[in-house]
Amino acid sequence: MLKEERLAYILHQVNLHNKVLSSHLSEQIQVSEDTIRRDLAELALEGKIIKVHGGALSNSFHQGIASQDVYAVEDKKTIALKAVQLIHDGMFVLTTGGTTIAELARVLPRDLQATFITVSLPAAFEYANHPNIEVIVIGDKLSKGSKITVGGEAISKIKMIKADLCFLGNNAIDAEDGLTDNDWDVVQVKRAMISTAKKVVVLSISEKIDTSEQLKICDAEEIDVLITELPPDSKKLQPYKKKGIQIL
Amino acid sequence: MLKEERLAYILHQVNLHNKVLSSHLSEQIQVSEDTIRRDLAELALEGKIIKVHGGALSNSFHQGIASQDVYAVEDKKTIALKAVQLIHDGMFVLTTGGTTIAELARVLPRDLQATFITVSLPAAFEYANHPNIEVIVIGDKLSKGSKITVGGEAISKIKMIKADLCFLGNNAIDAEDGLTDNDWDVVQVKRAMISTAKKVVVLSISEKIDTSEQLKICDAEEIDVLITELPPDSKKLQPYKKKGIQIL
DNA sequence: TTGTTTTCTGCGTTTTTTTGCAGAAATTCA
DNA sequence: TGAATTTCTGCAAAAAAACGCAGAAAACAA
Repeated sequence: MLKEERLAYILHQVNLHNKVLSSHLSEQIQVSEDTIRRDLAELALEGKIIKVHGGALSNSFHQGIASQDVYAVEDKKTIALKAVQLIHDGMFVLTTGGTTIAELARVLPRDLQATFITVSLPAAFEYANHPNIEVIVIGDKLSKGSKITVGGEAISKIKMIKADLCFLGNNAIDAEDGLTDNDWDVVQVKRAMISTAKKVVVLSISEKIDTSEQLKICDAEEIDVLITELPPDSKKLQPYKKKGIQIL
Repeated sequence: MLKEERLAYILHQVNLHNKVLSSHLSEQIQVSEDTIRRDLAELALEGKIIKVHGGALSNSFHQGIASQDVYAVEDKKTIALKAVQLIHDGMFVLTTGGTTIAELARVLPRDLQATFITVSLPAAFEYANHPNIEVIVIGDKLSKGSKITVGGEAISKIKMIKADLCFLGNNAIDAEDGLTDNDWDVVQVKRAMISTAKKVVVLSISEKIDTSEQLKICDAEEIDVLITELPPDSKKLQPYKKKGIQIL
């Protein structure tokens, strides 16, 4: 059995049973416990499982305890303030989830009258704090990690909406590889949003610029606006400007 | 049982019952009291519980939550614990929102495998903490006060589901007037849920027994089970028993 | 292909963690 | 006060993890 096979099998077992014992896996896969331990350590490093003495637990086990510190809040606020300028009264706005989007929700002007449509429960909460904003939640199966709804039902609902704007958060973006992500369901949702929105806006902290993930969402050309915390004339952003993307 | 599992179990027990005895836990988990003590000490060090002679107490006990109505929370926990008994593996469960429902979500056993369908965003969050529970969010316009989705889209989605159970929280209930509420949209959603569920369960603190609101949801006869914090043979509940409602 | 480099895996040894136990000390309660 | 219960302390055994190493396997380059 190849290493990658083994890793996939272990991850599957963890997600299936919420816990695994090193000793048990070692017997099942017929490799030494040392190897299992190294595998578990690797998966834990990638954040896919939680390694504990004697085995490992599923991530969802103590999710509540997971560090909630929002990374790079200041940068995200900078991004959010730029993004807000694109939203005008009467617009229909589609948004994904993620902390950057949550930040956007917080800095919306109080007198803005618009309709926000989202698959993200945390974002919906934030939008609900604004008296003049109408919030539409897209329903479907709830993805526990990201707290967004995913699935065919959600996608067909999204496609029925003609949105003026679409804000995509939490991305890996690269001029050549385009927009990418690492969660199958999330990719489907984002694709649906892009296909139905008049203007696609990507919010990304500079750290994620020029990075790629496994799953492709769309080409760089399909993005209309890219917002980072960097100044628009920053050198790092020029490849994207060349692709015809507006930089804010 | 892994140590981390044990810690999670203990923490769950503490939050559930607000107190635990070392001796009791030792017997339940089948480890020595010494081990329990060390576990409790560890959890206390992390600030998750309060260690006392003979066992431990919940954090929320000592942290002086004067603003919150601790009394009602206790009642709601009592109700939730009764309600949990109705849920079995493989069931499809519809729920509304409200604090009693949220409490129900918190006391669900970790190994329960069921599908919860809800219009309530806070409830969805709580369900999402349970690894074995599938959460379906019903989408539509978000009602800002109650953080539940309402509207025709939501209602037609609800009606497409054949649920085994339906839990209704936050009610005014009266033997003659039946179940009533004061929010038009919420009433529509509850009606839809009642019409599609095999068994309708009303969760209500005794304070709301024998009270009525302006808008009627359904007659008392349509309710299958009524759960309050009172003992089932309480005098206050007899009129409902006469209507054919099972009292828990 | 062949040779080189890198990665992977298992094994023996050492170190750490976990757990239960016994006896002393502390706490509780009547 | 005094008896029962609980906690603390050190200790020992068992289990798991970490470490270094060497051979095997895989990837890479010429």
